[in-house]
Amino acid sequence: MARLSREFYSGNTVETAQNLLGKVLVRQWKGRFLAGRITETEAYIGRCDKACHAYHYRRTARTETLFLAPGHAYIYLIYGMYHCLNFVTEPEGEPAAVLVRSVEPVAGTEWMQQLRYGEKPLTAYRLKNFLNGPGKVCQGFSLTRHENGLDLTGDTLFVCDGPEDIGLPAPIPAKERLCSGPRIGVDYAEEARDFPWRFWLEKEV
DNA sequence: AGAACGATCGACT
DNA sequence: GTCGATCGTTCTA
Repeated sequence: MARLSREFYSGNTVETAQNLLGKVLVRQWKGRFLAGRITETEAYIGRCDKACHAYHYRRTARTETLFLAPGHAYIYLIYGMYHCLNFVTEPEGEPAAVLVRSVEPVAGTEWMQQLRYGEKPLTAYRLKNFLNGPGKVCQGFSLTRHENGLDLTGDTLFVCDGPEDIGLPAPIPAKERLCSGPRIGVDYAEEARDFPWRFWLEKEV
């Protein structure tokens, strides 16, 4: 199964965050594929970024994952009830990662809906807000800190170029524009709050 | 041991 | 737009 290699994750984090847009996140779960197209990301770089958990190479039990080789999953609990999925980037020892903020469903949609909403009815509001947030992505893909440290070159969680790579029809290409702006929820991070390290795809009119 | 806080979400006004 | 939920992580002592 074609998937992005460790080299893909090993370079500059800001570039990798942009390169991940449009790629497909795949999770093998209970013998099924859950998949979604990545549409929003953020870059975090320990070397120079006060918003990064591993700012200035800070090592704690939690940030150990960020010091792994590129191409591992960094998943942590936030606000006591949600999780955030990141991909470790840069050469090993440079703590940095790309946060996955939003995806569009590609495969396993009904299972992801079950994981998100259980038996609650699918309203228009819920469909519109299905996987458009980091906590929602983790809920829909059944990712918790139990999956922290997973190797993205393995079989259970990985990223590929497109739906074709998991045996699905190629999508009809849509006109989309790459946008960037400040990251969400990092107002405490002094000068780093303004870094334009959030990237997303926007449909062209 | 205790306190403060957070890379969020959904309910509600 | 506001606000509470909820608990692991981190820091202070």
